[in-house]
Amino acid sequence: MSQNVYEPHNHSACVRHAIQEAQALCEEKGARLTRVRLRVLELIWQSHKPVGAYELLPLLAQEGFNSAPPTVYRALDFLLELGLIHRLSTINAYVGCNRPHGSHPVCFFICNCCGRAQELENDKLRAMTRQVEALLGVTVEQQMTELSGVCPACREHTTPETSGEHCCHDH
Amino acid sequence: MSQNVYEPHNHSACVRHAIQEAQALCEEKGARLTRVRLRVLELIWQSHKPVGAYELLPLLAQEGFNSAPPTVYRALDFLLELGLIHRLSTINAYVGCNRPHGSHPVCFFICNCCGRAQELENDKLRAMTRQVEALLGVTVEQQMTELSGVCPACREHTTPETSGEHCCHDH
DNA sequence: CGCCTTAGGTTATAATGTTGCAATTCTACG
DNA sequence: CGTAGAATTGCAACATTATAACCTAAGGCG
Repeated sequence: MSQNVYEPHNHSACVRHAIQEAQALCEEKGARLTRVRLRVLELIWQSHKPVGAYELLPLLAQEGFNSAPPTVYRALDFLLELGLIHRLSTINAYVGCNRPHGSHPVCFFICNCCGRAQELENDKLRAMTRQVEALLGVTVEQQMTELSGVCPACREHTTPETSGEHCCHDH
Repeated sequence: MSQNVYEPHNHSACVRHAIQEAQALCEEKGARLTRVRLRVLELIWQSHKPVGAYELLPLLAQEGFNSAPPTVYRALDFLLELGLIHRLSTINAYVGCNRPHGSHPVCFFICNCCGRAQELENDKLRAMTRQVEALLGVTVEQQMTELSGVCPACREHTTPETSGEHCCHDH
């Protein structure tokens, strides 16, 4: 884990780092990080809260980009393919990847309260994959684990009287 | 793992067992396993290949049931709530649960070729959850792991010349 | 029965994701 | 340069998945 999104941190450094990594990766792979693609990546990185494809449309429109679904989905597909973002299928939303180097088993914790998602590197996950492969005789090509619950920040801010309400951070 | 869906097995015994378990569970919880709900459960259990909500509509219609989306989704919600089925969010499909006793961490392997899904009990999964909770200080409430790749049956039936094609089992 | 709760019928609509094709832009190569 | 081919984008329509709202029917229970 390179950082903990539930703790205060210098978020603009997060974004800057992500963009630099993306540019380097594209350079390396000869992929074109066009204006729309870059902007979509930036928008996704604006917070650690995964963002839906249709939330991006009006944001792009504001900036004069074409704003029909295919535009966004094509950008998302490009970024997914390079591993610059991940898709969280339990919530149909997209979030930046903080270690975009090749395909890797993906594990996220998603806070049901603030919505922020933390990507995790987990050795148990790899062990599990190997165990499944051995047990079933299968070949695993893709894998995604999505945990959800309450993050420390939300548990702290959720006093008994506000229990059940949303505490809407958006960092 | 109570069985391996990729190996030949007595599938009608699978179904019979699932239905009996469902009836017992509903009895125990005072839940009403109505005709639509029972039929949806049976249809889902007809194969180990997860089925989409909209695939169920025409099947129900054939049998004289009302066949509008809410009918199916209400039945699915009921079955999900009792843990009689699981939703595989990476493929938007529903599949029977072979151990419907309370909420449990869910882990599936889905074959990209034949589509059949195998539910797995995995101790590494529980270890991972505990590790994540300790590492982030979070409380995990739900979790889903979806692996995908090629099952042994499909690898075997996929000779070099048919490579890349589908091998469409539907057991 | 008569009341209440739960389940189901019906219509419409929301949310998410694709297809197909034309127009444009970029890149490589002569 | 300049042009051919590939990649990207614009655009319109459509497909798939899921939910809302409101009403009717059925079952449980005094």
